[in-house]
Amino acid sequence: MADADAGFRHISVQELAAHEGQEVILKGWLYSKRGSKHLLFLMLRDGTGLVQCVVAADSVDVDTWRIADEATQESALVVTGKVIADERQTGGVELVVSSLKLVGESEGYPITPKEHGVDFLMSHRHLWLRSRLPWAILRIRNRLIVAIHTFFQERGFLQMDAPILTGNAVEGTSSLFELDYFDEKAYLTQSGQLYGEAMAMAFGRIYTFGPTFRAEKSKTRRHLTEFWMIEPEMAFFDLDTTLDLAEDLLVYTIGEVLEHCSEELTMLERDPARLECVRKPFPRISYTQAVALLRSDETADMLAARIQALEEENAALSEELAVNRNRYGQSKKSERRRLDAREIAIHRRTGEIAEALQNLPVWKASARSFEWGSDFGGSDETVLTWHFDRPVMVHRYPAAVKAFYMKRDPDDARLAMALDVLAPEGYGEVIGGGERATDLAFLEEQIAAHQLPKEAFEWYLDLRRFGSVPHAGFGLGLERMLTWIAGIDHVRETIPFPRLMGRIAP
RNA sequence: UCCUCGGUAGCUCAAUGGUAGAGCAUGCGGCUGUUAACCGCAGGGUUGUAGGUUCGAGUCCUACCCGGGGAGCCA
Repeated sequence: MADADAGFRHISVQELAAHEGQEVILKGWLYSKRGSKHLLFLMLRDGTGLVQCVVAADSVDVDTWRIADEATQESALVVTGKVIADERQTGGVELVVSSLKLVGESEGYPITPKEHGVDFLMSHRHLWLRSRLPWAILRIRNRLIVAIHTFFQERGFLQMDAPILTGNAVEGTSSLFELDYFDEKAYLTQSGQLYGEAMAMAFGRIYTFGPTFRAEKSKTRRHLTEFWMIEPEMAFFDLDTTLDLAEDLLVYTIGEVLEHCSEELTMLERDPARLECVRKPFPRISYTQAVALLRSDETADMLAARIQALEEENAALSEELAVNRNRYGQSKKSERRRLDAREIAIHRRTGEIAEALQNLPVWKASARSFEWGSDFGGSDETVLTWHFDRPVMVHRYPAAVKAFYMKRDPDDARLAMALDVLAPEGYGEVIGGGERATDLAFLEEQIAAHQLPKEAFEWYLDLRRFGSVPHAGFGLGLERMLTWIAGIDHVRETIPFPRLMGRIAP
């Protein structure tokens, strides 16, 4: 590609270290600026990374100095300069600028390097994407997607695209987005699974990777109305081989993230040790065992200890706050700023603690009195995961809480051969699936029992009429998994433009 | 749908029912190695909306609007 700005091409920040000692061209945006009267430090952002560009008044022409001096946050710049090693910089190099060119002005950029609230950031998501944390998270997302495809492709799985528009409501219309399809009702897909089963009978092993829509009015840190799901479906797989696959998938993809995204994890202050312990074997417990664990003294003691630890932390923070306020009056300005920042941090943490202290006793009571037969609530899953340092796989759920197409446990007709994988640290369900029913008569009964329109499932029942085989699969929520990997507290930051209840823009 | 917390300067937050403030951002001035740079000065407000109580409301009451996260449901 010809470059109008110079006789040689521009390179990316990522490539800088390989060009040490050379004159190069960078193109990007001004992330932040510091400096004094005759020396400016421009942090340049180009999408691949950040680098400090040093502009000295006595070694550049007047125009370049003026551009550097007047450049505002997010101005687009072409920077020419020499790459030099500087161990104080995060990338190990900085650029000594020889000339600057302004490509695009930027007046009054709303997102400052300081703190912002959630609502403000969400309303400016189109610009927020340029900031460091979204950068780190979405780069991990990309790595995770590549790793998932690689994992399945290397194991002989065929990627398939399930339809996004569907005609039949599988699991109740309340959670489906309805739309008009040439005067017929249609819905946005909730799952590609039934189509995946058809493809598995044609290709053996397949996986879908596509968007999924849920119209549930859920305003929590775990819910999006539009999210991406990976759904493998395998002919001749049973519950155990499917658990093996889920385990291998998580171990492989997290290994890839650890190998390729250490810089991103560091930016997110995510301790890699939390991910390094995701190794085989994952604990596998039955639903019945999980219920016993929830109701156990062990769980009650663990939760009591958590409550006590939070109360102690709360007391310590209150004390620190009082001490800081006493010191405030006699402090210098710089010290006051530090105290202000600390006070905000303490406020935030005490808010979190207050919320946890409100929730934990409720969760404790809920776990203690959990009745066999009901499905786990969000809090029950969270409590279960606190017992393990890696994902825990729960299998054989009461059939009543699972979908109609689940195979029954041959040893206990009350149970479905279902599986859930719960991520550690309270992140909860990232995978849900199981072995599918293979018997035509059983499925017909189930469809009737669930009061589903049989006509709509005739094509699905054909899969049992013509060479029905044992098969299984599961759904992996990409954003939930990424929330866990990144160690962040809300799923909305794991997708470029999150769709949430009450928020459809930008 | 229910529960709960919140809405004060462009942003993040203070303010016993009694003169609406700070930091950042912005503008101006100072500073040749800064890492959220620092130092000084300045401008910036219909306290979400509509009522009510009161000598007096950001603060108390009622309704509504908007947002946070929790329940239900789920990945």
